[in-house]
Parts: sequence; C-alpha cells; structure tokens
Amino acid sequence: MLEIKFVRQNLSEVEKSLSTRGNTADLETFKARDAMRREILHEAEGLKHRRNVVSEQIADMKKKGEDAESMVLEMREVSGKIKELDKSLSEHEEAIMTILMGIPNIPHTSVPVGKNESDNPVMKQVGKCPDFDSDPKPHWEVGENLGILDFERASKITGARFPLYLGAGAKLERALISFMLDIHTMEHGYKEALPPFIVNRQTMTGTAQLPKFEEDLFKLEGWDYFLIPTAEVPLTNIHQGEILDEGMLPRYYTAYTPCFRSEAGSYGKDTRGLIRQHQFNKVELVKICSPETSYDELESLLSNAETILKRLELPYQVLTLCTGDMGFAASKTYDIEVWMPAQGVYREISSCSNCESFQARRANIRFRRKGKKGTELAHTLNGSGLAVGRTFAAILENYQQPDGSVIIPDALRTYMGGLEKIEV
RNA sequence: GGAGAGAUGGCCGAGCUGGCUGAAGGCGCUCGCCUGCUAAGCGAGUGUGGGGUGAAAGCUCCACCGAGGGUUCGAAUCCCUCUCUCUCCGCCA
Repeated sequence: MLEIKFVRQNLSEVEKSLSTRGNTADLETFKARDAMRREILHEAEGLKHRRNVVSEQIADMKKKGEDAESMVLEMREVSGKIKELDKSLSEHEEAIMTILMGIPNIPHTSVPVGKNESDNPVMKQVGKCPDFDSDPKPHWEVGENLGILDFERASKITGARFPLYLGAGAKLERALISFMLDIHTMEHGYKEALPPFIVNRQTMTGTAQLPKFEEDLFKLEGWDYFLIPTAEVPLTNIHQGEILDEGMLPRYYTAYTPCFRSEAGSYGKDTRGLIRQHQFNKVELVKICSPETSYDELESLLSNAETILKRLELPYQVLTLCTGDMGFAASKTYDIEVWMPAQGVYREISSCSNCESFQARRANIRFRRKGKKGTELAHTLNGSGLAVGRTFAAILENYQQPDGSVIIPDALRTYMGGLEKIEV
C-alpha cells in the first residue's frame, strides 16, 4: 500500500506509474473522498473538543450540586451529531482504503519500462548448457521412467497438478531442501524458521495477497484462514505490528514450506511435469531492513539465490522484470531462470523483489533509529532460494544420461547418502 | 469439548463503586550532575496514529488501556459479541 499522503500529493505521478504497469485506479474518487474525509474529520474533531470541555464543566457543576440539565441536553445533541459524522467518516475511509489497497507499488527508477515478459532485459547468463547427442527428454519422462515421479497416482489421490515423489525422488527433493537451507543458514546468515502453513486474513493482507488476489489462494472452508502460496507470507509477517530497534536490523529469515496456489486462469499452461503445481516446495528468503540499505540487500539476496544454482552447476540467466511484468507489491524484481534443455528454454526458478515500504505499511513493520524520535517503516524483500520442484526438474533434465539414469550433482551427494546416480 | 481467570505504555504492574488517568509506582532507556574505575546516588526527559498551524523547533486539537459494537453529557472503568492467553477436567498426535 502506498502512503495516503504520498498519493494525495502525487496524483499524476501515481497515475503515470500505474499506466506503466498496465493498471488503473479510481483516483478521481480517491481525490473526492479524501477531501470529504478531511472536511468531516475537521468538523467531528471540533465537536469532540467541545464535548470534552463541556463534560468537564458538567462534572464540576454536579460536584457543586448545581443544575447542569441544559448542558446535558445540548451535549446529547452534540453526541448524536458526532455519531453521524463518525459513521460517514468511516465510510469514506473504507472507500479510500479499498482504492489504496488496489494500487500496486511504484516501480524503482532503475526498472525498465515495458509491457510484458518479452520486455525483460537479460542481465547475465551463467554456466554452460549441456550438450546432448540425442534429444533430451522432458523431466516428467525421465522421472516417470525412473519411478521417482508418479503423476498418474497423484491425480488419483488428489487431482491434477499435484506431485507424488517416490523413492530416490522423494529423497532428492528432501536433499535439495536441506542443501538449500544449510547454505542460507550457515553461509549467508539467515535464521531458519518453520512457520505455519495456514495463515489468517490479516497476515495475507500484510503481504498484499489480499484483498486483490483471493481467487489465487486456497481458503479453508468455515475459517477465515488460507493456505500459504509462499513462505514470504508468514516470514514477512513475523514482525507484523512491531516496532524494532535499529540494532535488530537487518533481519534475515529463511524457511522451507510447501506452497499452495489455485493457479486460477492457467488452464492448459504447463500441464505436464513439475513446473506448475497446486502444491510445491520452496525455500524462501526474506529480509527486513532499513530503507537506505534495501537495494544493496536486494543485490545480495539475488546472489544468495544464485549460489544454489552455481553449486548445483545448473545453467541460468538473470532478468530484470520490466514495469509491466512486475508483481503487485514489488518496486524492483530480478527473476532467475534455469535452463531446461528438453524445451530449450529458461524457466523461472526464483524471483527476488524489493517491496520497499509497500508491505511494511500494510503489515505495520516499523523501526526506531537510535537517538531519533518517532518511527519509520522498514523495507521488506523476498526471494526464492529456490523453488525446489523446479530445481528437481532442472536436475533431471540437465543431468540425464543416454541410458535414462540421472547423475546427482556433486554438491548434493552427501545429502543423498553418497548416491552418485539415480537409475532404474 | 466442559469449567474458571485474564488481556493496560519498551517491560512489570496499579486503577476497574464511570468525571484533571495518556494513564500511579517500579524497571528499562536517553541526557545532565556526582563519582579513582565500575556500581550506587541525585535531577530532568522518555508511547503511537491522525488533524490544524509553522520554514523549522514547536504549539494545539482528536483518537487509542486485546478487537468491534452498545449505554451515558462523559467509559480503561458498566453491558454485549468476537479474538487471544493462562489454569483445571475430558479427548488426542
């Protein structure tokens, strides 16, 4: 959410930034409601002041045994008026909130303007794409042939877009999770968390999944609770409503969680394999920091995620998302895409964003500078480090052998009990 | 699931027979004094959000005692609903 004052004072800038993202908002209504709100607020506060003063007089008079009946009658009327004003005030505030909640973050000045994913500039490409004598198989074929992935039985158990890992496959997924968490906690300084996988409405609103994107979420029947679509949600909300000491910043958190997404509107996309599932595993990185450090923190967050791919020796590229392709809460986002040889394309495996104060304002995450009065909003960042299922898929495709087996990347072997190769 | 107790400022903790209580007292923290050092002691200050005014410091007003409603001229204090925490019983991984 943007600051109401900022929107009030920068209407045209907000409108311009919205258009580069391909969004609109009812700023006319905002302007009108905002003006009315302030007018009513002024009147209501004046009456409340009068009520406070007169109530004190009434107390004095009663103490002296004097008759205060006429004042009581007058105040009865004033209180009625206040009640009316407060009601209309909250209506305006609700309407303003609805508009404000629907406005995406303002892109950072360094973000390239563009319409969609085809306008995302490639920043760099790392690693060498493997050569294959014959056409490489897609990961679902590799996995099913090895008996480590079973989509048919998964759909029997639940339905489409759920994974079933078996044997060395289940173990590989678990190994990847441990591998990623160990690097982030032991080498990059993140604190490991194991948060709830179900969160309430306020938490979902804090990180901006709500109110706008409710249809993307799984909601529990009979509860105002939701399955998390990413660990970004519980991790960023750890300090929801808190005022942190400057010395506590930056906070780095990492967690493995399953992620649940309804994938509404993606029918027919990536129907095969691990790429687009209703449930998938992810190791997430979250940072909470002071505003002046957040763009440096974004660069190091990106490099923390890249480390995983480098250690696994998987080829990848990094893109800067253009204004039209960025997520709702982000000011700037880098995507990491891993090489998928069977399709001959790079696929997103991590998305690293600086949300500046956009989420912090909603989740009320503030900090106090030493020796300074007042509080400031923190900046929040998040990134995948990495999407585990997609990493699994990339390993199957990049490390597949002509005989159908899959070599385990060196870095992972200790996590696989020394296993060097998965074969039938 | 049944019975009871509670939720107050950074923390602890009064107030809860309604009216100078934004809130006693203590701890912590900041600044100053004192002091071989440290500790102790003394003095002052120390919440958040939102209006108005001002270049700013500031001044001023409104709101906030878990959340939301209600009663009242007036609510931290009374009533209702909800959430959470704790204790006991039951059930259970």
